[in-house]
Amino acid sequence: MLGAHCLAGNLICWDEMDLELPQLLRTRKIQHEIMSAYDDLPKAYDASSVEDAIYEMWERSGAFQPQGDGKPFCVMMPPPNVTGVLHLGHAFEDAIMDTIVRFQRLRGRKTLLVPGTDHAAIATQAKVEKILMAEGMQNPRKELSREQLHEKIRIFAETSKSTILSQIRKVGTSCDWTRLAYTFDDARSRTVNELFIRMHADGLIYRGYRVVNWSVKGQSTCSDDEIVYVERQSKLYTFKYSKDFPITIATTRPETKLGDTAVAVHPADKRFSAFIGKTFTIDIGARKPLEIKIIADEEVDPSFGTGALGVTPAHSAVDFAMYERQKAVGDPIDIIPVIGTDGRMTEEAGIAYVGLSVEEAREKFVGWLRSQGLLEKEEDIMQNVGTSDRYGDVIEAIPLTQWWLDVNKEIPGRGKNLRDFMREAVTTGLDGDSVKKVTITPDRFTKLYLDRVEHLHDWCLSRQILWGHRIPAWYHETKNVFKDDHEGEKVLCQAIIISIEKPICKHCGAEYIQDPDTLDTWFSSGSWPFSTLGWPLTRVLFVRHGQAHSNLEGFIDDRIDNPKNPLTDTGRDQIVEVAEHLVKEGAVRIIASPVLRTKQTAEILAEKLKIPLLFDDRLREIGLGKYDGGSEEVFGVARGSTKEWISGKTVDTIESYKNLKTRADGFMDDLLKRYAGKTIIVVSHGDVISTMGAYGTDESWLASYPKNGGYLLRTYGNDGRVNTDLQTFFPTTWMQMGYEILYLWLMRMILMSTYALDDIPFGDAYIHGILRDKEGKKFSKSSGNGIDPIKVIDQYGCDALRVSLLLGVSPGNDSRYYTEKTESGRNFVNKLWNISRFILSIIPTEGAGSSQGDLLADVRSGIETKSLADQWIMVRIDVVIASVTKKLEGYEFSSASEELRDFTWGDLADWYLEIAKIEQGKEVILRSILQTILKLWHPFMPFVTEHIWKIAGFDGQLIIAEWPNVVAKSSYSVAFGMPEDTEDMTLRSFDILRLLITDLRRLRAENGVESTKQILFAIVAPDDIQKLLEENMEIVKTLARASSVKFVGSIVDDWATTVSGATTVGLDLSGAIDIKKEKAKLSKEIAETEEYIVTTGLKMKNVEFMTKAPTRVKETMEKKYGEANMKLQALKERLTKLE
RNA sequence: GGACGUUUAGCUCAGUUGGUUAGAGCGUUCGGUUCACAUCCGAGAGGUCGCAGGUUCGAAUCCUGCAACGUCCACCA
Repeated sequence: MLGAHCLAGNLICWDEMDLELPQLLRTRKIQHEIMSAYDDLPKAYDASSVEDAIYEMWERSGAFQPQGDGKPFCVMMPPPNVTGVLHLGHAFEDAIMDTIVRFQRLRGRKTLLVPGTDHAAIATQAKVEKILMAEGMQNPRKELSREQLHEKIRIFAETSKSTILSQIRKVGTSCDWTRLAYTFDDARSRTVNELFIRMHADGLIYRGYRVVNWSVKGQSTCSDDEIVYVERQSKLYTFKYSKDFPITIATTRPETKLGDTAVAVHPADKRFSAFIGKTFTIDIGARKPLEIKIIADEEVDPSFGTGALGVTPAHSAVDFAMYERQKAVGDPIDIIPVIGTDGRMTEEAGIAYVGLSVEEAREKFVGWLRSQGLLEKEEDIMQNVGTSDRYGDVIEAIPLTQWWLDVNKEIPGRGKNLRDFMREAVTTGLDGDSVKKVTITPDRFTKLYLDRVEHLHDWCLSRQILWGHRIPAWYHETKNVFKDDHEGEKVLCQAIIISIEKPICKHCGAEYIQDPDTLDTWFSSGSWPFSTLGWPLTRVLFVRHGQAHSNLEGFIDDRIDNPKNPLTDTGRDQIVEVAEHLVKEGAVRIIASPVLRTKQTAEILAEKLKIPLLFDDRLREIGLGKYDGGSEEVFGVARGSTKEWISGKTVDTIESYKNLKTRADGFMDDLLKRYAGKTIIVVSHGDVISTMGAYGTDESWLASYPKNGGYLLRTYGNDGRVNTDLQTFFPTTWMQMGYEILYLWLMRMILMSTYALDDIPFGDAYIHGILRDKEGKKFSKSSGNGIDPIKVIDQYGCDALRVSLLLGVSPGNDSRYYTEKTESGRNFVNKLWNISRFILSIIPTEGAGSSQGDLLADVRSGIETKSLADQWIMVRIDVVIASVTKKLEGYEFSSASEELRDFTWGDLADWYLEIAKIEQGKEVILRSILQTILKLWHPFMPFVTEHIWKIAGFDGQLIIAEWPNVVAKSSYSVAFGMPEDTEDMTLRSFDILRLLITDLRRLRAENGVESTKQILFAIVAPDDIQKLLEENMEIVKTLARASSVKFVGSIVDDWATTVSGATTVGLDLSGAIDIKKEKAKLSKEIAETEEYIVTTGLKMKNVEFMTKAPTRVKETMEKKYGEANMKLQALKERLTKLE
């Protein structure tokens, strides 16, 4: 198998985990031999040749599944809509999410990232209809049956889904595929139905006739959040209904005036007070003359327009509210719909208007007003018009009967309404419990969220599209029928029943028809944080019957009514006792095997617990065949061991395991479907319970076998499997989303979770900005600026894309994407590759395969470090570990990766590795550094790091390695037995060295000395610095390319110089120096330094500064001040010498 | 009409309790066939942190006002 995955050049063998030990050892040996030839590693890292294999390895090894006993860290992937393929915005989200998740996994948290997709109801249906229409259909909803159209959409969605899922893999997202979810699968349906039923039972969901947002094009309602407001030029018409009507009104929608039933004025407006309460009959062409009542309403703004408002309850949400207020005070006005769902005028609008579009009707009506001399004014105004976000047409206000969620109604038993929950969740914490608080990052969105909560209206849940969760409501005509057994007494059939299954009318033969509408897509996305974890949980208590005579006497019995085999007295006592335990479980039903002993058991329970009892044949005792009535012992021998029986070896006339399992599973399927979210008691026999108990899990569960009168509790999730996820992972830890869906999604998730589970959906909500193109435009199909993330990955590699997306972003702010960023990311990935290549060429290859554990810890605890550079890099890496850890904990991706890059490229590659070419014996340190930076980089660049990890021969998989320990600042010096401030001293000393080398390099660059030429430097330095330089002379000479460096008292006049601190460096140009230029340079530097000294000196003399500034600031300033003074002195000395 | 965001080097952006002489990437200039890397190495240039006030020993950072750009919200018919 080696060859199959041994990818040319990028040596790696993934198949180890499948190999037996001898094979493994052999493979390792070959692998090791190949890897010894590090020179063969290609100069450039080739991402495309390894990424897929690495992902496959991770997935197959189970690394994506939660592991260990760490504190759970759970993230739900925001499910992409199955309306198409992933775009860069998704890749951006995945990068953020996966970085966090990988970091936490390395830190040892029990980490779970659940992948999933969203059926995106209206968006998907709109998309498919558009495609069908492009293919020539006029009206897909008419030309296809409901089933046919549904199937077309389903196929589209499935195709899109599978593309999306493969893309999620491509971007390296480390999610647990065994928990894959879809907002429209069976499990999520159970969640949705359960929520709907509970909310309805609590009176929060109601059916009401109200003005809704209606898209004519989409032929469906939509919620307030699905409206996009567009500013448009329109006309404000001022007119009177008739010559003798006393009040002039203004409107932008004259055609709706055909449905006016009132004129509203402000109660305090004296101009109109005389008319309030009066009714005028006018004829403006509607089907019937209109009865216009003058009403007073606080909402009317007396200063706007004419100060009077024509009220059209049917076609304006504001007016509808007035209509309701009038009704509430017992002074009702009429409601007349004049626009239909087809966007055309109704019969109520009158013979002249019926069938016209609103635009046509408007023109006609305005024409009529004009001809009658009723139109007083016509002015242009700018107006916000609501349009459908999916269909793009203007949203009409139309009164319809729909399903609503009441956000203001007090929830029974909770003392609060949904808005209270939503508010508390982000402020005090739910019910004042600060643990149940959602922290929104950045914080400013909390304010926006709260503002929105205050303005929240009831949520219209029903949609007239077919792609979505069907509303679990059933209707049939209400009619009076004669009751069967009470001659002459009439009963009313129930018109509406909320139920998942089709109900049967108790009174008549008429069928119930399910509501054709579907639920708003956000109803299912709102429950995502817990629908993915299995809610609602169904608890099943499997009770084994009490002791029967057969148990006592040792015979077996599968007959239903064997009079010789009732419960014994002991058996009855057992059940009475178990009933006492079960009473607190809150079971709603008992389902039992009809066999006498279980029947009796169940009857005792039903009586004690006062809950209904049903029987189900599938719970009957295992079929005993010819052994029925015989001895238990004989049967046992005939059946053989449980294992044999399960494997199907048992023959004879005994019921097979397969058969038993089929009926047990069938029973459980039905139970979980019908009683989702409830607690049910199932009374049956030993083997049957054992088989059912294994439902939704593996067969090892078959071992569970309660004694007579004993019971077994199993908790099942919405997917019908034994569930512990909800308890372990809810509330989830972290959630992210773009700010554009803050209202749509965040609010609804909080609403649903607080309602259903009395808890927050997640602790942290991280809000990110929108990814834009180079010009700052949103990526969209219509502007044709879309970039396929997969193409980018193919070209540059996934790691390159990920870092380029994360660098330079900050929470809540938009960021721009352009390929140069990814190029730069690719360059860095390659840099890391080459750093590794270099280190691997130095460290002894024999040790590569046997690297054990945390190498950094080894170095920390006891290596004899020799050089300044060694000490410096170890101090630096500790600082970087601490800082990167802290930043990632605070979700500062950009800053963390920037710091890491600076360390890796700057400190490590440019300095330490260059020094490693000069100084010897760095194998141990280099290996530990390589291991550490691979860990630190892994969250950002998972593939290349894992790949190098393997090549370097580090233990196991990097993805589940251990994050480097953050050590206290002094631990390093302690390890070396040095004074506490060793770190600072080390950093400072190395900085001096580094600065000097840079000075030397600059000096030669400025003076045009070829970089290859070995030259002579002279240095004037204080003793301590001279000592430092002498100790590191090889480094100075090599890195500055000096043939020799000598220490002198002063520099020869005609040498070029540069001054830093107290040190002056001279370069022998053999008299070829421009004295004038040199003097000018010195003067300029003197001026700058003097200015600094003056301002800083003033600051330091300032009493207030000295008393108020923190010591840290003062110390730094004093140090700098001293250095500047030394520098100034050296500069002046040099200048005097030249003069 | 409200609210929020942005304004820092030529471009794209970091800059988390106010504290060294403000940073990065890209671009740009100069010099490099250094045996890990030209997807590279070395050295530079480039900013009065949108404007005007204020608070403070000290402001890119806090406050006030203004401007430009952007986004969201609102039932002004």
